[in-house]
Amino acid sequence: MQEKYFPQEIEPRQQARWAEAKTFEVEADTSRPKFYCLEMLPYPSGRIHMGHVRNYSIGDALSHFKRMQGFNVLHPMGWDAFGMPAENAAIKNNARPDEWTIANIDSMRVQLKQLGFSYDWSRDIASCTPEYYRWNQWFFIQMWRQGLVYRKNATVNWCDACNTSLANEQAEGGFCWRHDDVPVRQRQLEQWFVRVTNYANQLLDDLDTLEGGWPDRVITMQRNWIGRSKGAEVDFGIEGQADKTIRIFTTRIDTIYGATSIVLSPDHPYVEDWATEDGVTSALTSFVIDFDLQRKYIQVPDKVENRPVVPANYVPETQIPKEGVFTGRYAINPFNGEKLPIWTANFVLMGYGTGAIMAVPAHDERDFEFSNKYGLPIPRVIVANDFTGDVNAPLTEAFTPKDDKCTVINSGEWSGKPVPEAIAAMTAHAETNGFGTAQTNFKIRDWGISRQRAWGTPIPFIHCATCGIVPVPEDQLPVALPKDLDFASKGAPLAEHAGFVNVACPTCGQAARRDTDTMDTFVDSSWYYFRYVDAHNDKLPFDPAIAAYWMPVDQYIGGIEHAVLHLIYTRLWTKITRDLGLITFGEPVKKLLTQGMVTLASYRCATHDWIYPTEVIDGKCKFCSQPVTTGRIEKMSKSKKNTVDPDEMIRIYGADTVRLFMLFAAPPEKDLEWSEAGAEGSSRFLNRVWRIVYKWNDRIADCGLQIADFSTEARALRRKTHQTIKRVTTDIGERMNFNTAVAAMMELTNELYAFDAVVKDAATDSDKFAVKEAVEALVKLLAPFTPHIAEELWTSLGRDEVVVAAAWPAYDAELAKADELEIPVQINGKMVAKVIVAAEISDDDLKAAVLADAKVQAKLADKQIVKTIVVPKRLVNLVVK
RNA sequence: GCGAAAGUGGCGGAACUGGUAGACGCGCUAGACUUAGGAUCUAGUGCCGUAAGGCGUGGGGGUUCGAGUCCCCCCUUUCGCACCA
Repeated sequence: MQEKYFPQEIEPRQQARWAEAKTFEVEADTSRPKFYCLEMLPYPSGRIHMGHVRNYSIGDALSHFKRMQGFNVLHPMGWDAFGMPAENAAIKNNARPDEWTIANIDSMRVQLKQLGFSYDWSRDIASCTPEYYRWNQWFFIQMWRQGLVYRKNATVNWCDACNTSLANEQAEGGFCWRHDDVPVRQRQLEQWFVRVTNYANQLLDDLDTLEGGWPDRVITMQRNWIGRSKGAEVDFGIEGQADKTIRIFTTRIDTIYGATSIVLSPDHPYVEDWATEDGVTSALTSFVIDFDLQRKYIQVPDKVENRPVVPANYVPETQIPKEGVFTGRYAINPFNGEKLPIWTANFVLMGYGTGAIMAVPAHDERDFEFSNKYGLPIPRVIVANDFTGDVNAPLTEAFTPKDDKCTVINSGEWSGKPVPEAIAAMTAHAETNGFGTAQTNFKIRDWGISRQRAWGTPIPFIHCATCGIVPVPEDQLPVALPKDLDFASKGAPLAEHAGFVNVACPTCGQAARRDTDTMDTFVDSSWYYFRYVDAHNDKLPFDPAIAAYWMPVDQYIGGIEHAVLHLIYTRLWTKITRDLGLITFGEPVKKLLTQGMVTLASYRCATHDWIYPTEVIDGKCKFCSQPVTTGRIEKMSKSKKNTVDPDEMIRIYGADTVRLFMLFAAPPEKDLEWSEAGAEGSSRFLNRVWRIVYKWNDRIADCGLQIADFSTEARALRRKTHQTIKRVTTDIGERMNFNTAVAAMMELTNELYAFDAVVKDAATDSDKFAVKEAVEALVKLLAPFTPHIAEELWTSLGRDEVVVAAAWPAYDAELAKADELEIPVQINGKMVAKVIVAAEISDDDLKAAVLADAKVQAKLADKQIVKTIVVPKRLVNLVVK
């Protein structure tokens, strides 16, 4: 063992040792308990960033811990390798996206290996390889056979920056998920869809089973995104048109007697018909035309240097003032025969429910606002109970019933019924009389997965004039991407590649065309964790028997940004895979950890814009000595010039230090601010561990006997050792609080130094034993966090095997127990003294010891004890007057 | 606007079931060893105060023998959702 800790020399050597011994390569083994630890796979952008390092340091610590506890641990890594940046690079640098991507993967793999993560690299997968994406195609065809994918002409979200359509999840809030400054616009396109709505109920209901294992935040976001609402559809007659009805959707059929108008979406087919009927001069017609114009105006961004930008006067759709116009027609309320004006208004969405609503201004804020603006009939209260105003007087605001205990009034034969009962009875009434039906609606839509891009999985279908849409026969999979696509072309490169497009129909043999869309890249990440369990299978995406052993994932770790995107798709894909008969469970992930961001303080100089924290000296810019704006904490990003390169940190401090700091500086789910001084602290700790082991190494080498006669200090050290094992075990295993686990190991190290200072050169055999026990435990406890130094120290302690495969230390509860306790004494809840007593003291003896204490006696001088509260072994509180 | 989470030293953060607030680390102060040290070791470090003592977990109230922790009101920050009938 050398005197100085030199991570740059140790780390590559230990990494080579693990690789040679295939320490982290695993096989399914039903005789052993398994643990599947999964971290979100990276997009191969070219460089690992600190966010990755944090994500993978957490997963790696947990994997090591479980492995040392005896689990058969599957810990894989791969590459989410299809997507836009590769195509952009291809266009810009005239490169090939496959070469660009593979080169990036190769350099990022080197970076991950330098960090020493315990991946089973034999299972490395990249989604852009035909060996992987052929199974996307296979799944797609199976799903088509089950009726789970279909084609339709639909209004889809379109991003002008990506030049492709997007799924609803990728266009949340009206902006592209990749370009938060690019509003999506709507286009009509023929597209492939996955029938998510078939699974909407399951996706929602199964969230209950995830509670406890998944963060509440994620569960809530998914619930809101799926957005189930139960209600009824009701047909309103149209005056003078006996053959037509208007179907509305409502969740509050109990308020139907309060309806004062019917409002249709401007996109509703009736509105279009009536607008045409009425002719160009009518108010309705011009409203509809204006509505279309307005929509086009708001949603088509300007372009600057070919990049779309938001116009300064852009108004998000949700903030447009409510506007409407009377259509000149009247509807008939089927419950009471009442005549209601039919309006059309910009706030009614054609895409949700039936595109038509009944307006109940008395009980709906939005309806109230709209009715008030246009002087529609005076609202009437029809749900009451906790309503305190006069039910006959005009309302000044909508009254939203607080709970289901309210009663319906002013509603004919239904009056007097509690709301839930009224809803059931009135829905049934509508059903029996043929003018309505119970209906559940969801916000979640079918997943549009066609992309008009070339760097993705080709959709394995052929369009034949005679046979229609024909799947590519499975023995001809994969449908491979051509290598010679022209990415510089303005259109879709796949559609322009004659060799790819022109094909004989598999059914009739006539000339036909391949589908030229590719799949959304979220398909790749929807099932990659299944592929890891059997990464080289060329008969199926995976062997069901092997998946039955490894799956589901025990712990998944990744960023919160995937709460409704990736994490809904994986749940959906698992349910589909189950229904295809490959597996028997419906949820892929038992426990989910959403780790916080890595942030860094940003500084801004008036002349030099964003500057790195290291370029700030005493609050002034290094280049011009002007004072900088106070640092804000922001997510690391290149544009803010506040990134930290992991490679550089590894070069300076070593991988172990970087990993340790990532785990020590904050609990995993919170944001973590990178700090160079903090990293130095972690480095200092590892140096301290190294030095104390070095100092005792020779002395404890030949110490094998357990000695009975321990000094007070040696007993204290042993106690600390066993307490630390206990704490680290629960901190990792039960709480996933790596930061406090590290703190505990630091305390043990401090205790070793204190012991060393007392014993100096005069160590007895029992002292050596206590130190050996402490050092061996410390090295093992360190292994999940800083495996390289742990290995090196383990070897120096005379061990041949790798420490990362050694058994996790056990603690002795007896030895961990304190033999003396310091008990705080309170008088009326205020701390006045501390007494030191034997650990096994009885409550009565403790009380006596407290009363005998001089300080306590002084405080009690002229007071009377009214009550004594003894919390066994923790505290005594005397209530006096 | 609606919903959720969080506010603890100069800083990152501990305090797990209502029971010694500030573990551990950074920073800072003093000392030791050193030719020197941005190395290392030792001691100190919530605030006010020479001290005794007092005050302290965003602010205000409450429950309790006892509140960072539970309840109510307010403030601030962050994050989701924002016409879903």
